[in-house]
Amino acid sequence: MRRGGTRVSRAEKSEAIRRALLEAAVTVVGRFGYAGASIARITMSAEVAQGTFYNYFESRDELFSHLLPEIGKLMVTEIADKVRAEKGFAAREEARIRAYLQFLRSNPGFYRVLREAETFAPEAHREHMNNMVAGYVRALRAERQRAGAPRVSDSEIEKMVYMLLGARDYLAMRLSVSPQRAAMAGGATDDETVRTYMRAIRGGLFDDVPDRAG
Amino acid sequence: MRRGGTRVSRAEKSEAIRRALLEAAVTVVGRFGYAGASIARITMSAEVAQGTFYNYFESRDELFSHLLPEIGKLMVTEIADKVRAEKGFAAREEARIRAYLQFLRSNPGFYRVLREAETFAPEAHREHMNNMVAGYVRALRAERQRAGAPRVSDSEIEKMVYMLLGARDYLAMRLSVSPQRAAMAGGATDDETVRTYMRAIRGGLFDDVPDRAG
Amino acid sequence: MRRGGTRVSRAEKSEAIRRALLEAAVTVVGRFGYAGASIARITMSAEVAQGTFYNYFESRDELFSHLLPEIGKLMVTEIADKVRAEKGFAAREEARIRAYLQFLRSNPGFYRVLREAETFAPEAHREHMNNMVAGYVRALRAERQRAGAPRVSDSEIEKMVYMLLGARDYLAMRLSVSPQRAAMAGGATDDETVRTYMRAIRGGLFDDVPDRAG
Amino acid sequence: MRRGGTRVSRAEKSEAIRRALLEAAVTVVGRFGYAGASIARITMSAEVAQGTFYNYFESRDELFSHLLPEIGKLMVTEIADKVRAEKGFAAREEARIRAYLQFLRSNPGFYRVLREAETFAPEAHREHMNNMVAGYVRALRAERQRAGAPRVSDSEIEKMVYMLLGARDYLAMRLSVSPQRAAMAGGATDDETVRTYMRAIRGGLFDDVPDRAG
DNA sequence: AATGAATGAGCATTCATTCAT
DNA sequence: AATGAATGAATGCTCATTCAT
Repeated sequence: MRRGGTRVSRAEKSEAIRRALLEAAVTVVGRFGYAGASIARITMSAEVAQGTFYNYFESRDELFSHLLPEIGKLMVTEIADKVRAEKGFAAREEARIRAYLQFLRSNPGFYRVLREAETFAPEAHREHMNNMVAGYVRALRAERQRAGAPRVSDSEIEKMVYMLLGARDYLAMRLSVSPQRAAMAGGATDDETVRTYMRAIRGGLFDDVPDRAG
Repeated sequence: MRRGGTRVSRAEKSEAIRRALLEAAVTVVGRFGYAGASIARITMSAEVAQGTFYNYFESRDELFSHLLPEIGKLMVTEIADKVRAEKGFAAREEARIRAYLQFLRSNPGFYRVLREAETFAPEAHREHMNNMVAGYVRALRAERQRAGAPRVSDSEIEKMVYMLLGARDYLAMRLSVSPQRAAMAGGATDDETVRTYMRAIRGGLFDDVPDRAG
Repeated sequence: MRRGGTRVSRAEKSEAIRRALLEAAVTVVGRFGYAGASIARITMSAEVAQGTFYNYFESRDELFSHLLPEIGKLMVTEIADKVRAEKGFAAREEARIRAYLQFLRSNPGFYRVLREAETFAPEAHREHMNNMVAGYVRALRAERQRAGAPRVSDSEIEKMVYMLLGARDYLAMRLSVSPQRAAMAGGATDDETVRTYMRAIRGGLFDDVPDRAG
Repeated sequence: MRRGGTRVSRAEKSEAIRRALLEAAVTVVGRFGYAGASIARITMSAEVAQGTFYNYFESRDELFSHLLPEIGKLMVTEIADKVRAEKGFAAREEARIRAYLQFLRSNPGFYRVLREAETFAPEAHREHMNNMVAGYVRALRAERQRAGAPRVSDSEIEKMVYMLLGARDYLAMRLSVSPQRAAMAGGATDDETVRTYMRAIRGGLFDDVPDRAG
C-alpha cells in the first residue's frame, strides 16, 4: 500500500536508532565510565524508552562489546589517513603518534572507552588489541622490507608492537593525568611528547648505553 | 609467656586480619575485578564476618584506595632487591623487567589491581604511578651520571620512564591475554620477552632506522 | 471500551499502586512505627515488589514526608464535612471532637503516624500542624464574628488552638493507651470523652475557680 | 585486707558509671533522638567501653526504659517545689505551667526524651504519664475540696488532667517549633503563653459561648 | 568488672531485564 | 516495533549484642 520509500525509511529508522544507542553509549561511557553507563542513562541520552534498548541489543554487555570496535575503527582510519601521506619509517611513526594524540584530544571519551574495555568488555578489548597489533605488524614489516633491513621474526615484531603501543598509551595517560598538562595548549605539549617519543624510537636516548658485558 | 605473649598476640591478630583482608581483596579483584569485589566475597575469602571488615576499613572505597599502594610497595621492594645486585645500566634494566614479570607470575591478581585502579581508585593509581615514575627517574638519573652520559632534562626522563613502564606493562598484557602463553613455562616465555625488551632498550631493533630526512 | 478504557486503566492502575503504598505505609507505621516501617514491609503489605516502590517515591524519606500531609488532608475533609452540618459554636466544636475520635477509630494507624512524624518527618509534621492550626483559627474567627464576641488577637487565637489540639490529642492518647478502653464499645467511651471535653470548652468545669487574687 | 573505704569506693564507682551512662543517654537522645542514640555514642559520651554498657543494662531498650522516669522525676520535683509556694488554684496552676516551660528551657533534651519515649519506650512513657496524671489528679482533688466545690468523678478529673497536659505540651511544641520564638527572650514569650493558658483555664476565652441549645 | 574486636542480621537503594499494553 | 512500569536479586553499610582476653 505504501511504497518502497516507506519500507526503506523503516529500515533506516531502525538503523538510526541503533546508531543513536551506540553513540549515546560512547558519550555516556566517556563521561561516567562503563560502570556508570546504565541503560537508563544510555536510553535517555539516545531519547528512546528503556525497553527499546532490548530490541537492538541482547543485553548491556552485548552493547559494550560493540563499543570499542566501533570507535576503534574510527581511530584506525583517521590515523591511517594521516600516516599514508608520509614517507619513511620515522616520518610515518611520527605521524602515527601525533595522529593518536590528536585523536584523543578530539575524542575525549575514547581514552576511557579503551581503558575500561579491558575490564568491562574483555573480548572486545582483545579483539581491538589484535586488530591494532596486526595492522601495526603489517606496517612495520612493510617498512623493513622497503628499507632492506634484516628480517625479524613475526613474534618479535609483535612484541615490539606491544611495546610501542604501551609506550604511546602511557604517554597519553601521562597527558591525561595532569589537568595542568591537559589545559596547556595541546599542540605544544604534544610536540614535546612526540619529540621524546621519536628520540626513543630512533634509539637516541639510550644509544650510549653499554652492553651487558660492557 | 603470659603477659608479653598476650599483648603481642592482640596486636598481631589485628594486623593479621588487616593483612588477610588486603590479600583477600587482591585475590578477589584478580578474579572478579573491582566491580565484582563485594564485601561479601572479600570477607568470605578472608574468613571473617562481613561486619569485621568495617573495623579495619571505613568503606569499600577506602580499602580500594589502599590496595594498589600497599601491594605496589611490595613490588617495588622486590624489584629493587633484585636490581641492586646488578651492575651497569643494561644489566639493571634487564633485572628490572625480569623481576617485574616474575612478580606478576607470583601475584596473579596484581595486574588487574593495577589496571582497574585507574578506573576504580584513580587517586591510588595516580599515587602509585607517581611513586613508580619518581623511583625510576631517580634510578635512571643515577645511571646516566655514573656513565658520564650527557644530561637529559628531568621532564624528558620522566617521559621516557612513562614509555618504559608502558612498554613493559603492555608486554605483561600480551602475556596475560593468552591463556596458552600464560600456561607455557613462564620462564622460557619470559626469556623471549626480556630479550626483545632489551634489544629495544639498546636501540638495536631500530638502529638501522633512517632519520626523517633519510 | 477499548481505547478510553485502556488509557484510563493505565493511569488508574498507577494511582492505585501509589495509594496502596501510602495505605500500606500507614498500616505498617501504625503497627511497627516509622522505625520499623521498612521498604520490605511496606511493599509486602502493598503486594508489589520492592523495586516498584521507587517508581512512586524517590526514597523512604520522601514517602514519609507525604504520609502525614496526605492522610491529614483526609482527616480534615472528613471532619469538615461533619462540622458543616452543625450550627453554633458549641455544636460545631462537639462535632469536631467527635469526628476526630471517630476518624481515629476508623484509621487505627493515624495516631502513630501523627505522633512519630514529629520525630521521623519533622517537616511534614510542621506542615500538618500549620494546616490544622490555620484551618482551626479561621473557623474560630468566623465563629466569634458570628457571635458578635469581642475580638481576640490572632496570636492569642493561635495559642488557643494549640491548646485545643493538645487537649483533644491527649484525650486520644488516653483512649489509645488502655487496651481495655480501646476494646470497649468506642461509641460509649467516646461519649464520655466528648462530654468532658465540651464541659471544659464551655468553661464549666472550672467556672467556680477564683481568680489569682481570690 | 583492704578496708571498708575501698569496698565502698567499688560500689560508688559502679554507681557512678551507671549514672554516667544514664546521663550520657539523656544528652545523646536530646541531641540525636532515640534512633540516633547508639550504644557506641552513649558509651563514648560516658567514656567507657562498649562492652561495659552490658554490665549495667541488659539491653539498649532497658536503658531507654529508665530514661524518662529518671528525668521525669527531676521535672516533677522541680515543678512541685515551685507550686508548693503558691496559694489558690489559679496561682498554683499558673506556677505549674510556668515551671514547666522553665524546666524545658533549662533541660533542652527533655522535650525530645519525653516525646520520643512514646515510640521508643512505650512502657516508660505510660508509666510516666500515669505518674503525672495521678499526681495532678490528687492535686486537683485537693484544690476542689479546699474550695468547697462540687465533687466531680475521678474519671472526669482524669480526663481533665489529660486535657491540661495536652494543652501545655502543645504550647511547648509551639514554642519549640519556631526558631524565632525559641530565640526570643524566653521569659517574655513564656509570659504571653502563660497568660493565654490561664485565660483558658479560667474559662475566660469562651465564656460568652452559648450552650448547644442556645 | 572492663575491654573492644567480632559478629551477622537487617536495611535502603540500584539497575538490568521482562512484559503487558 | 515502542513503551515504561514492574520486578527482585544484589550490594554497601550499621549497630546491638556477644565473647575472648
